Amino acid sequence: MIDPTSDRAQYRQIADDLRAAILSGRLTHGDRVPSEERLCQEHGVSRTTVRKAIDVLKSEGLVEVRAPRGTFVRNAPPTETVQLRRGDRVRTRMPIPGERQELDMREGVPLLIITRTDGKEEQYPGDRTQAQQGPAGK
Amino acid sequence: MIDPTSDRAQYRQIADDLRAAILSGRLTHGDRVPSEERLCQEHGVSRTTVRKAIDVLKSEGLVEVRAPRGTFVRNAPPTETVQLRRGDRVRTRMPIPGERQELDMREGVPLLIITRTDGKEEQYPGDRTQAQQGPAGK
DNA sequence: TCCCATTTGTGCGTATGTATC
DNA sequence: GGATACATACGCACAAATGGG
Repeated sequence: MIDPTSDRAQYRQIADDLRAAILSGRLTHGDRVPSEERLCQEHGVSRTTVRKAIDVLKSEGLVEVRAPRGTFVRNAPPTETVQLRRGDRVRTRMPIPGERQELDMREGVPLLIITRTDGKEEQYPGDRTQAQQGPAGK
Repeated sequence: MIDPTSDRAQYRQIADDLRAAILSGRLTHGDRVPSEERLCQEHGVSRTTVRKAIDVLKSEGLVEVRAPRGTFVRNAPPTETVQLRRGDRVRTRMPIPGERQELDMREGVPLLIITRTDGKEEQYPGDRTQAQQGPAGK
């Protein structure tokens, strides 16, 4: 139950609840989050408040909203591995909309950026990709 | 000027404008973005709409809101470099609020996560940190 | 094809709180 | 204390897409 008198904003409390459900495994990858209308009733708040809570989870990459189907849990580790070579640099930042579309990324997913020693840059979706310096040996 | 009849939502158009100003260098790191009230007047929209636009830029890590001082441009490359060793893996994801606070990160900034070959994980703020496999030679 | 219910997207207005200057 | 500016939260309305009958 959320507490309207708490210092913590109601939408943050709702986000906390849902996040805990996801991280604990009570809600898993692909599960549907209750509809906004449903969450309004459950928590006794306005739709504005519920939507802010969902926004929080979106920006954390924990849910994907597929309008008007619903909101679904997104929680899976990277599956692809990109090889690093000596001197390559790796950094991260959020994509701008153009980059998001280009790489078919959802909201709340950061870019993994590799700068090769020749200066060329490669960008990967952070939810599907990890980088690794060739496993000992090579 | 934004177009209310466009397919692109007004708040997205406003976000596009501000983003373009930032990426072009017309607004640079530390600059103050016009106040919400000001943006309402400039674009002839409600505060709700302006705030959604700012939310977009926040989630892209392009601005930092310091209430109630104003909204400021945040646009600087990583300054710290963490050394990678053979076999280390690098990935990224958005932090949850606890992690954000722990590492003193702003909204819209992803985590840079390094998994060492012994399984230990290290987390760094993505806006200040890059990883590099020892520059050729080592 | 069409209608309808559901669900999310966008946008308006309003009100109040709180921190900064 | 007052002015400014962002934060939170309410309500309402309509649009658009989806899925089912």
